[in-house]
Amino acid sequence: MGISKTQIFSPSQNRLARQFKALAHPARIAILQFLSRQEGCICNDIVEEIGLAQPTISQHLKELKQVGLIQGEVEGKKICYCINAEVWKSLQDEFHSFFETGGNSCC
Amino acid sequence: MGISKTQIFSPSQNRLARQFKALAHPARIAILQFLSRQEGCICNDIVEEIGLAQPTISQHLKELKQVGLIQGEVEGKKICYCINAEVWKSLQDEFHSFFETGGNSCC
DNA sequence: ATTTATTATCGTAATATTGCAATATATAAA
DNA sequence: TTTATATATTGCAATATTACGATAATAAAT
Repeated sequence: MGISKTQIFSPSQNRLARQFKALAHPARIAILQFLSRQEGCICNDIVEEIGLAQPTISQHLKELKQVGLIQGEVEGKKICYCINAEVWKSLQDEFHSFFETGGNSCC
Repeated sequence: MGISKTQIFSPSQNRLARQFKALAHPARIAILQFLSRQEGCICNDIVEEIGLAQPTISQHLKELKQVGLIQGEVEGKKICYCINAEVWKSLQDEFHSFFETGGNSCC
């Protein structure tokens, strides 16, 4: 992102930005939509569905994990990635309140 | 962002990601919140409120303009930046439907 | 124990973002 | 017309992101 002067913003502003950033890539949108459709959750299914190299997908999964939107469960040598419904809901709530609170303007 | 293979994703996925990205920086969150509070809309007010250099703010305003979230109206030698309520609402709707449609998972 | 399959990590190239100083542009005021 | 003020643009340094090949790590199967 280049350096970002996080210290001059409120924790809430930084948190919101971080959450939006987690969704700011089409691959991560696609991954979440795929998991939501429940057509598969195994890492390899995701790799095949999205069409990016396995290490790239692994990196995107890591970013989604870092904001808590998904979690991985080991199933033998495979890993099932699942959406964390509570985090999903809490993002939805935070985004909703951001949009509800704002949007007014002068002209 | 580094190169992004936009061509392998759907227009809707790319659009969603682009919209999320517009909000993926605390300065842009702060700008939108400031405009929403209607304490000021003049570019210089924003610069003073946020506490980043004028060229930096100008750049962030440009990004918000590019997704249509704000628009600038010339007032003499000043410029009043206003939130575009329709675009605001349409983002809200798109995000809402993204979260409503998704969030299910296997485990 | 070796092989195979699955996922993660490392290293790196290409590109994008962030931030600012310097400068250009534009408009109003003197 | 000159000056002052407000905003945009340019150029650049520092850092982050995206993508992938190579490789490591893990666990099942042989």
